[in-house]
Amino acid sequence: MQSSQAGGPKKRISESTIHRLSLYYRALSLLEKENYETVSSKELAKREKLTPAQVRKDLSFFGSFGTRGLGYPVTELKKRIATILGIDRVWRVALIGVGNIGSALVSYKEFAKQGFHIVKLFDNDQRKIGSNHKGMIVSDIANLEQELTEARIEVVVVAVPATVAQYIVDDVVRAGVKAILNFAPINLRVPEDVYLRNENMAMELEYLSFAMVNNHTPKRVK
Amino acid sequence: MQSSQAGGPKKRISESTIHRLSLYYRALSLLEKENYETVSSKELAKREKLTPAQVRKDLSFFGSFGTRGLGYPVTELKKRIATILGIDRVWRVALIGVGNIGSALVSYKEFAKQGFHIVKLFDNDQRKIGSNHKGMIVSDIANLEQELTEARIEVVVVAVPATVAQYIVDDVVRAGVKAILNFAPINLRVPEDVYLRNENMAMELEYLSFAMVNNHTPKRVK
DNA sequence: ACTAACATGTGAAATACTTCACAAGAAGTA
DNA sequence: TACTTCTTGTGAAGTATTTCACATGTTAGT
Ligand SMILES: NC(=O)c1ccc[n+]([C@@H]2O[C@H](COP(=O)([O-])OP(=O)(O)OC[C@H]3O[C@@H](n4cnc5c(N)ncnc54)[C@H](O)[C@@H]3O)[C@@H](O)[C@H]2O)c1
Ligand SMILES: NC(=O)c1ccc[n+]([C@@H]2O[C@H](COP(=O)([O-])OP(=O)(O)OC[C@H]3O[C@@H](n4cnc5c(N)ncnc54)[C@H](O)[C@@H]3O)[C@@H](O)[C@H]2O)c1
Repeated sequence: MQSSQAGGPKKRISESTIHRLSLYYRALSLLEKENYETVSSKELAKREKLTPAQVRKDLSFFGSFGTRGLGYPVTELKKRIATILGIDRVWRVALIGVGNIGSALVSYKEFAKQGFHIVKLFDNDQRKIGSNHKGMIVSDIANLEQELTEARIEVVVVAVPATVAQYIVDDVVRAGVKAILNFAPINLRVPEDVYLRNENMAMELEYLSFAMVNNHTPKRVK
Repeated sequence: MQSSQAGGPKKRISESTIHRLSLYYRALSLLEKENYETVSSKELAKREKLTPAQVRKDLSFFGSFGTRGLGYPVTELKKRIATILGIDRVWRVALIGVGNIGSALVSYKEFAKQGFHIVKLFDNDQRKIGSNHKGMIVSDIANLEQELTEARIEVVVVAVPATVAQYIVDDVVRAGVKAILNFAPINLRVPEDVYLRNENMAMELEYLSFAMVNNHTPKRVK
């Protein structure tokens, strides 16, 4: 019995909760492989270094999926979370910038497994345009807006140098794309209705550095 | 006048604050290039989509670096943050797994600019061992523990398949390394005194997907 | 020297998020 | 059926984080 309504849950869901859903999803995928039929919030928590209460609270925002005394049905819960996260469908993704990181992403099979299908590649380098990457031909960035629209792209991954990222994103926005994952270390401006996430590796390294220098006590739950 | 003591600040600093320091650092680097001498919390906030109060509060945990009526001295503050984050020095980094993502990271110059010098590469693929990547010879993972110690490695980046990541990390921990950045989509077990951060790209994509499906209202500060 | 405009640094208030703690349901046993 | 054990789902309590709001200090203009 799902207590959330069609069109999304009633109350604002925190970003942390959404991120943890990703963790639960991953854990459930593993549990499924290990032939677990059910799993308790305790076990799920242990596997992702969280507290059982946190797990139950997170899930409770979206409905009640478990059985008292027994736990959650693994396969069923995994499906539910996939639906909540919107990864029970295919998202058409375009990757812009087929360089070092871009090429790595194209070869990454996990994305497709989660429904993110890279179906278009763009670059401005004449040597790369027209070349074949994993069965895809690299398109010229010159026709970006039109090609994004024609290919019905829903998600764009930006893997170009920071200096040109904003111009490209402006085009992407003009093409009506509402979701962007950005790898360039720069804060991009997008309209209110466009979702933008940044993948900032320096940030994580700097956290490690800070922690070592300051003997930081991380919040180790459980 | 720094109100924090040697050995780290008095009160626990939140992870979010540390992450925002990374943002401030990046913004200040840009401001420096644009020849700004000082910057207000307002301007800094605008550039990183935060609130001025947040900026001031974050900085105030570490001291008072600004001048009323004027703002913060750009170059000076940048240096201070570098010291706080521990990136005013060189960190000796080893990269394990010279595959798609690993190769991309080796070529990434930004890391070195922030003090993270990749000085060792490891793999278990005979075709890769001994080969040259950006002037470095790929070492055999077989001697991992010993070589990490000999090379005085302080940070390890894990870019191997998820299936082998735990074994490798166990070795890394045995070698006395206290900081690990992991790209494998798996929850690694490390002792309490080892700092571990995960780079989880699926999580960000899944957030985008969730947001689109649920019309999520992100916390857009300011 | 006075005034107006700015902008920091910080307690206190407001929000947001996490954890507690327990009523209540389910399953197994006898 | 009665009893024990397990575990969910959730208000309420407890923490943590963010934002407010203002006293205090600085600069610049006249
Ligand atoms: N390499 C990494 O490990 C890494 C890690 C984190 C972030 N990043 C960021 O990701 C981005 C790409 O990094 P990279 O190492 O892959 O660089 P890269 O130079 O290897 O790749 C950039 C690609 O973008 C293309 N490009 C440049 N200008 C373009 C334009 N105007 N239109 C279309 N394509 C254009 C280039 O031809 C190239 O193929 C950078 O912003 C970098 O800071 C890289
Ligand atoms: N490619 C991506 O864009 C991407 C994105 C996010 C996360 N990841 C994760 O990063 C990791 C690496 O991904 P990839 O795409 O680079 O894979 P890859 O197969 O290209 O590279 C893996 C490398 O690890 C080496 N390796 C395998 N077993 C090893 C062992 N026991 N000891 C030492 N080296 C070993 C392989 O020889 C190879 O060079 C994976 O866990 C993947 O899930 C990759």
